[in-house]
Amino acid sequence: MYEDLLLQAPLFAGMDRQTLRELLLALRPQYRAFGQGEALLMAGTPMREIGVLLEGLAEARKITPAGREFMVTRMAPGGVYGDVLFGSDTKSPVTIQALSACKVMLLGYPRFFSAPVGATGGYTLFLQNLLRVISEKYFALDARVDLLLTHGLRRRIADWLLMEAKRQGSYTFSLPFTRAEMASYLGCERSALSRELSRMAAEGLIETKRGHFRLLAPDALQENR
Amino acid sequence: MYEDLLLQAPLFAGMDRQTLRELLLALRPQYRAFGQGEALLMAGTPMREIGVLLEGLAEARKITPAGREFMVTRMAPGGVYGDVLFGSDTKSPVTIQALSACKVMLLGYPRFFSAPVGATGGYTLFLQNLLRVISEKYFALDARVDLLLTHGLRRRIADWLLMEAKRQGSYTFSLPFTRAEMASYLGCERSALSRELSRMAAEGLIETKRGHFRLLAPDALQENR
DNA sequence: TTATTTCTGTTGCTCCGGCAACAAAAAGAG
DNA sequence: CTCTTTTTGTTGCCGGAGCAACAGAAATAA
Repeated sequence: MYEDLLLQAPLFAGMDRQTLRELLLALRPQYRAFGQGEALLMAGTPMREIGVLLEGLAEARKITPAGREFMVTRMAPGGVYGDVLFGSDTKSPVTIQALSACKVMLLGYPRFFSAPVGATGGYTLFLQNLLRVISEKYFALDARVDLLLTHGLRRRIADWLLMEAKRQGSYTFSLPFTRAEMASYLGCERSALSRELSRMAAEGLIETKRGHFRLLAPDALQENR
Repeated sequence: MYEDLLLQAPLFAGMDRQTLRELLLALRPQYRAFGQGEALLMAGTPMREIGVLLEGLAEARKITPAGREFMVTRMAPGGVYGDVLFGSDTKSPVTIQALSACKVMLLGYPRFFSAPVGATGGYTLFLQNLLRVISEKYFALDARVDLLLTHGLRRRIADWLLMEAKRQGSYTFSLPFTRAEMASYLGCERSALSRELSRMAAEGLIETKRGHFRLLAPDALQENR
């Protein structure tokens, strides 16, 4: 079960059904269910396996040493967690909480590195995919650092909007976040974000309503840097 | 050659000499030399291999879309680069430049995932180490994001100093960076950093001279949050 | 529907920190 | 050694953005 989902998931991308089956046989996954609000992974816990979300929505949240709590990522079925963690003995800096009832597949750490004899093809692809997944998370963080280093709220917001437009392949796009969440991602004050977005709208650079954005003058936004 | 160095390097940690030899035989590394100032890796280039620095010092630099250039990491022999990159088809966001004449070992991408038959023990350990190296880079970035999200220059600096003290295991420590580089890491103005450090020194919280720091009242620094 | 809660926009006050400019100190070159 | 370059500390100015408070809009619950 869940084969169709997994074949689409980044960890198993590029596999055919037969390969996936063999691989899963070799990896011997465990399955677990979590009720709404339960923690798939608690901050401060080490992780000895990789989790793949099969059903439900989950959210990674982080509490800074200063005590502020904010959201890191949201995960839909197919999403992977614990991947960065499991290689090191680091404890998780985030708590992952089920926004709705969740089912997950856990791939135990020890089996990862002992190349299973029967499933070498899928195993190779799996490792490649794993590396790719981790890389993507790394570059996502890296892009965020770039944003945070960008001085001037105007430019920061502009860069961010342009990035999102590029990522979604359209100057009209939506984001599943509240203003407060956007602000915390951008490292600014919610009111400041609203203020600046309003200004940009007033100048005819963008249109925005809640999570919906339309970039009217992308070139002008570029210039602002 | 370089066996002693490699046995200490994070990628080959935990191996015995014999295992390392077998592994290297299987991975068929290439060796290259770079003169001072040459680029080991140009920004915008994809990477199809992992590089291990054998001799010399190198520095990773990044140019933000806004045009500002700043340092990302410095590497000593044993350091690894291209590791995050090689899994994805992403192009490098950084340029790595030889600060002095360098020699590197390049481990070609294709050989990574075809588990060599003769060297399975070392191969397993190698993959684990690779994951660990990547994880560490990820968490380093993550910690930096935390810093950048910390509002109030005072707290940001305090957190940073405490992190460094912890990392180096002493309240007296040194950093091989100029004030300008520290400032760009912290995402603030050099003058602002100097100003704040001066204040903290005046209040008896720290002593500092150039790259040397001594935290006199770590608990007070903690409180400042 | 109505009631309640969350989300969003707005605005004034205040001040932190960016910017610029300069002098002293240290490092490096010749 | 002297001369030059880089690094550092310092200080004044002022603008951007944090903070707080409130009202209207939208979503959710009952």
